[in-house]
Amino acid sequence: MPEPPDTNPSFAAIYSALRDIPAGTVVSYGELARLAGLPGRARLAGTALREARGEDAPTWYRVIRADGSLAFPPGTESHRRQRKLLESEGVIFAGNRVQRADPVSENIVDAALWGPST
DNA sequence: GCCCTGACGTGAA
DNA sequence: ATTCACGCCAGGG
Repeated sequence: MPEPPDTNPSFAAIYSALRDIPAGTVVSYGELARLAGLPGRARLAGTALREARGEDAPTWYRVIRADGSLAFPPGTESHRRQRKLLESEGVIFAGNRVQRADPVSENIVDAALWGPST
């Protein structure tokens, strides 16, 4: 019997942190890793989501790159799927990037938050 | 065990 | 805004 990926404590921590991300909120891989108690291990967060089963990371789509772009290349099926899921939760896109809440900008919705805490 | 790849991030050129 | 070089470390061959 092969063991599931979440037998690794690090992976489990990442999945757990991911479940704490509220709907309509996006975090970067680095943020997710930091929330999981693994600062500097952004890449590990990516690996965890890559290896994740649907049950481990039901909200995988709320994780994006630090620069606001999606990990999947634009035009791919995965990219479109993730974008659609995010937009259905109120996340605003500007081109291929997630638009952050901007104080000086116009009527931007407050649904596009990044890090839950500071 | 060695080597390369990679759902990443940051700083410099 | 874009490209490059590094640092990081788990997986797969």
